Amino acid sequence: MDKRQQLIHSAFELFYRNGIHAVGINQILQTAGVAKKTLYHHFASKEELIAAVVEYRDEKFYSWLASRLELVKPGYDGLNELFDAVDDWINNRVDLLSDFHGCFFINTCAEFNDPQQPIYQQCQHHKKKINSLIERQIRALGILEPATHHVTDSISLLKEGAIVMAHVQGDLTAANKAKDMAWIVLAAYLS
Amino acid sequence: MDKRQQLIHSAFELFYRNGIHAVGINQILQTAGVAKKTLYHHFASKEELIAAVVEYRDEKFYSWLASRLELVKPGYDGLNELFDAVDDWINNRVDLLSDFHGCFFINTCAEFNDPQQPIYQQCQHHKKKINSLIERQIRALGILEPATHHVTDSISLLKEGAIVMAHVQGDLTAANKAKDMAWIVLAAYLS
DNA sequence: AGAAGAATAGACAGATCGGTATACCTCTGT
DNA sequence: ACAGAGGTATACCGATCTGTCTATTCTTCT
Repeated sequence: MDKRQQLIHSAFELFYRNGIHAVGINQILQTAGVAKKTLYHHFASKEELIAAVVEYRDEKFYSWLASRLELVKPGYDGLNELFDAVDDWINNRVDLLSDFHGCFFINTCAEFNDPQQPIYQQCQHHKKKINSLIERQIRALGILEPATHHVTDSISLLKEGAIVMAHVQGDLTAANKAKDMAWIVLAAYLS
Repeated sequence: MDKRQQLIHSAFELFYRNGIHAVGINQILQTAGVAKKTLYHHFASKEELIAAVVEYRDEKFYSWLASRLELVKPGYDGLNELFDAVDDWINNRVDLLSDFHGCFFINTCAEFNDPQQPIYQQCQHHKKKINSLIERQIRALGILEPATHHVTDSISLLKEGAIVMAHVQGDLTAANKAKDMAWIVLAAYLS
């Protein structure tokens, strides 16, 4: 078991549940069962650890969603799978992603509330990657090319809305509502 | 000028821009131009100040939105106004609300990531109040009663999605996209 | 006039923060 | 066999955190 990975994993769990600024380094060390010297052997600063944690979550979440979408045909099936996946996540049916506490990237942007900051930009980059997964589904539907980006953003908006509704307002059916709306909206574009 | 209000105002501006945990009391005192003793005369702790700041923003935001909705007829006009208001907010055309840095309540839930916490519940309560404004519009549309709550949640989801898209992904047209989707979805319920 | 309340500046306490330093241990590769 | 990398535990540093305390001034009410 790699100590570096252990630190990232423990840090993520604590950050995700309590927020980044509310978690101190000593707490991470205690949880991970790792000495302070070891942390600073792998990372130059807390900031670097945070960056590594964001990257870790990016890879984990993206590869999870991508692999789920690969199980079905792009387009109709893919979009259903997208919202089903979010529904599973919200309702804690995905062990891999830890207990649902909202979107880690939205949460992190809320704490590092400045688009100039590298960590904020990492979060934006993650969202762009997720958007590209959605865009692939939209293209497969045969939507007119000039509308592709607009429709992709609209589906992304529904997905983000579902996550926030589930997190802040506790609506565990939000992903289903978003899915229903997605098909109503898409029908208008496909007619 | 009331010192208590001055503290709340300065604290809000700092919290909204930098996150709550990232802002120290001394920073608030310096910005507000107030002595430490005065702060602890009005508030028992930082926690109490935070609660007062959330309440302050709740009142300010709610009354702003409510008053905008009162200018138009409930129903069709009201829903258009809702998304126009969010669009104005996102694009910094509302001086009253300070520079857009996402939804303060979503951001705060991200930092106090536990539904048991009073501050988290204050944020949930704010969202319920906003939902009631939306529900009034939905009822005026003449939607079948059993669907009212479901449709209200759906519109709320679109609104939250727009805010997050604007904040995290920098899509300043998100509110317009949400408005378009709202009418497509509502048309399906009204037919 | 004089008491009370609200404000000031700033020293101070105790805890915790991120980060460094010291001294020692345990593997592993050549 | 032994050098070096990676690890442990822990003391320590200076800074900063929330919150308390002292001593003094300003304002306001009766």
